[in-house]
Amino acid sequence: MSSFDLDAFLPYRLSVTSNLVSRLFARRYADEFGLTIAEWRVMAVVGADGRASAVAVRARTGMDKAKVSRAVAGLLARRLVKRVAHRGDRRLEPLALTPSGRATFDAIVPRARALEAELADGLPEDQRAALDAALRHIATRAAALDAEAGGGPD
Amino acid sequence: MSSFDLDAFLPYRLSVTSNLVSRLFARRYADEFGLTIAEWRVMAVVGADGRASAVAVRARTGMDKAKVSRAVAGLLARRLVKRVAHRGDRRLEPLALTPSGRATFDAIVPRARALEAELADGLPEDQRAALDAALRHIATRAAALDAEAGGGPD
DNA sequence: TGACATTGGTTCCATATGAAACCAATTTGT
DNA sequence: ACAAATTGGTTTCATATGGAACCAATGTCA
Repeated sequence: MSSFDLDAFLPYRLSVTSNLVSRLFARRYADEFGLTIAEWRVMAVVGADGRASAVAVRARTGMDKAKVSRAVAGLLARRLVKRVAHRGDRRLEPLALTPSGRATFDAIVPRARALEAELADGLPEDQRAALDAALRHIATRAAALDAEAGGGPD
Repeated sequence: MSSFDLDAFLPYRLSVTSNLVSRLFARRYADEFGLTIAEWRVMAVVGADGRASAVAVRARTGMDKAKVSRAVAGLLARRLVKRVAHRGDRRLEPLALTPSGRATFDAIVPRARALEAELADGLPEDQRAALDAALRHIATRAAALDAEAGGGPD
């Protein structure tokens, strides 16, 4: 009976928590704005950076190529985002928010912040800070370990 | 330019980190033991509790019915797990590890712990503790908020 | 200036996923 | 005791996913 406490196992805690939070946000985004999580992520990067190519989105969110491509297609179809030509390198197809996309973005941000605040409600500030730092630390370590083992460039 | 810092947004940090960690573990489990994450989770619950029904697995892991059912089918096929009759309520089909399953479980546990340690390597102990507490807190809040809004019982 | 390797993106395909339909064993209400 | 509601699990079906093949535009280097 090699005792093993699943509840205390970090990867498990992480996954359970992340899934719960993702589901919660997915529902909200879908209900209130008709966006999938992937679409919102793309908008978030483009909105935050002002302009971003699919590569930038990929780098910041860890989403794979196909997923980004599909999310972008959806946003283009609804004209929340538009392509802006990149003179110099025609492979790059930088994206920018359309006015309508900007309006949606501006509407979502406060809602997202509010929901985030609700989640952290009651969490001591120092713990909140520690959480963020720890998540970054772990993400960095995981990326390193993954690259080290088979995890090729793509 | 309603500034919005995606990197500091908790749900995003959580998801990115969780995905990286999941990928890492998925690769390990697959490479070394031929198990999917879902299968390992089932084994973990059954192994930790000594005996568990699909309902128990669901409750502890948050996996949905179908996923549990499929993972169990896979484990049964490879005889890592067996059903034990539950006299009294024949709907319940409690599971237990077979000797071979127990051996696999005993082999995985130390590997999982080692990988977990590698992830936390360099993380100050108090931050590590805060991380765990904060994740629990957030998971509880998220579950509450989700149930509150549409998120029915199933 | 050509091959040849890279890089940004899209599409294809086989697999994974989860909501809902479904079946069987219990429980509840009358 | 029996119909109706519930609960544990499996299966179906439509959709999501991600790895790999693919196309186009650059970059590289002899």
